[in-house]
Amino acid sequence: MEHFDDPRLTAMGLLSEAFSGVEAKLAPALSEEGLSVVDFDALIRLARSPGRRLRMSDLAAQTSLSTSGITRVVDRLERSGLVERVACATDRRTSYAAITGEGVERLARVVPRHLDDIDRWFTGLLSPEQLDVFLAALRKIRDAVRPCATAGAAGAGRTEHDGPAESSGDAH
Amino acid sequence: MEHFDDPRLTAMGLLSEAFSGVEAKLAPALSEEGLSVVDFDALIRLARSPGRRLRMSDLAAQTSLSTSGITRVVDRLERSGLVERVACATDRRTSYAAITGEGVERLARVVPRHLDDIDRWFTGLLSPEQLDVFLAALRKIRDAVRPCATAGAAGAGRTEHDGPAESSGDAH
DNA sequence: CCCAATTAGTTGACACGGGGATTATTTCGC
DNA sequence: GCGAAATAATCCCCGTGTCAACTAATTGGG
Repeated sequence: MEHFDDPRLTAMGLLSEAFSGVEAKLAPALSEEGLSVVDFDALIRLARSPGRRLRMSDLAAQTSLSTSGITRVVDRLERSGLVERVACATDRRTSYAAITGEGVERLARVVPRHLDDIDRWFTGLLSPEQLDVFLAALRKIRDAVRPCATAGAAGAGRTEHDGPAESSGDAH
Repeated sequence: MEHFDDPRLTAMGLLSEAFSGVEAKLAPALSEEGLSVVDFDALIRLARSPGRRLRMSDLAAQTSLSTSGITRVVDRLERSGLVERVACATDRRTSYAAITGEGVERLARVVPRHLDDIDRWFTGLLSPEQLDVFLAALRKIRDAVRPCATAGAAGAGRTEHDGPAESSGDAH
């Protein structure tokens, strides 16, 4: 008599299980290089940003952490020497988080295995056509649900295309 | 010159952003009824389980929390009167978490709005065909990545079909 | 039978992240 | 220009979840 088995619940459960499951598969490889999933996410977003740096708030928006959360993440990464804070010349309130050379090296060391893992546990499981539809769907959802996850990626000259900075946000 | 913009990274970023974004959209409605996302997940899995109860470890496996994590969740839910611990007659080590009448009522009060939200921010954004492919892909990934998220759902008489208990796990 | 190994659940210490208050700086209305 | 409002980042407090250690109960090999 209860309606606790609605297909929408099933869909949501599937999404949640798939995501957290994949993430759990990816974590160990990162962890071996001393990075958490969050660390990696922050680092790679910095590495792909113009000037290899982002304002704290923009990094927060991109990683969907709170600004206080990102303060702590950058604290840790700075302590490890992978990131440094850089003062902004024109606005003394803001500081940039900039990935260091060491940070880039660390990324370079982790990425190959990480890509491999993503392929093994996610993209490689789907046929190319299936993957296309899947990603289009994700993009549709992402755009609906995170209108402003793009902070800091834009700036002069950014055009409307699916370029390198895609996952850190399309211009909108 | 750096390869930090691989399509696999993009795909993973998309998955992560979409999921966490959707979850963020769902949380407020649950929160209004005093439930966190985790609380809701635990309650609904109990509600759909045979006898409306699960062993602590099985609930942990289904929710992908650690057993110690589930201890605390059930502590909270029990304090709120939505769940109760029931001793197992045949094995004095195990205890069941059983959803109470009050718990079911609470669920019933939240679910309609919750389903609405899922539809608004997820399933409703996709065309029926797109949704089909999307869910099939999720299922494929989920099965690869969480071979044993099924604990407690099986038992005698469960057949291989996409029935009500789907998201809490297929027999495998 | 009985002791070692396994299994279920809880507990303590800790790391992590969110929310709100706080400080410093900038912007804007007037 | 100046004071009020907005914005950037940080800090404190707290809830949440993990890992490791622990307790209790069960199972299995000799």
